[in-house]
Amino acid sequence: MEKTIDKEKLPLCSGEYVLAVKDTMNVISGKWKLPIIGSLSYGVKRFKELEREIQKITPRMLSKELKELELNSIVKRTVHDTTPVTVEYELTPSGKKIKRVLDAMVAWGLEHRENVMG
Amino acid sequence: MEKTIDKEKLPLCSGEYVLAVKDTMNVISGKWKLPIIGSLSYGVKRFKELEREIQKITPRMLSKELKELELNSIVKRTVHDTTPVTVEYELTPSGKKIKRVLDAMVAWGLEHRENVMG
DNA sequence: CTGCATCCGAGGCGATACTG
DNA sequence: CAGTATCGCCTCGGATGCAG
Repeated sequence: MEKTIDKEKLPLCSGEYVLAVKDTMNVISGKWKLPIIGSLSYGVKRFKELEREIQKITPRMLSKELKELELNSIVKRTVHDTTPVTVEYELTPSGKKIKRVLDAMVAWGLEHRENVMG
Repeated sequence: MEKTIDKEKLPLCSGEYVLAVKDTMNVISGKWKLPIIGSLSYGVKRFKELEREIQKITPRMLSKELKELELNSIVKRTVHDTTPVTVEYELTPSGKKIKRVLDAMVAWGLEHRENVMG
């Protein structure tokens, strides 16, 4: 929690709310977080599967983003002691619930596009 | 609409939804968009008022962000022909409705924090 | 007051090659 | 398979100064 985003107060309302928004932004901002969450929303995936499904992502970025998502308790990583090792990634309960935020974003985005474009 | 965010497909679902999410992300991402929207959610404001209320923002960034928000039909800019000129900014109807997205973010953020911290 | 022009550093992200 | 290491670009955002 709290990484690049600073701690200045947004003049929105009470500090708790501002923190909550920042937490959420932290989880969904960046180029690859949402694609990864989206892919994992379909079920457990291995590293290579994610790399294949999320077009154009490099192992470096996939690794980095998964690590951050794990730190923030959005993704759970499981190592299976096979040969060679296999690693599975899945959304935590919290990770799954973020879909509600995405739904709100879709709803607003569609409505806004209609308002603007006519 | 559509600026720095590229047009790759997220493997979330249909293309419309993905576009809608990108539109929304475009409006709320960056360091100052949310603070500005938050401040304007309390009513019409002038440039200098915004600069005072949003701590640490520079005129350069305020100007830049307001311009983008205006381009995306989130903010309406009104010039009053006084001396010296005064300029007022306010949220468009669409801009006001984005509060629903923020609400979803607050709800998830609080719940997530509770889950994680215990 | 309301901005725009310029310069600059930090960090996000991509490309490529390599390891256990 | 599941990552790591290194390099380098490029955009975001801060600082400062100037203009209408």
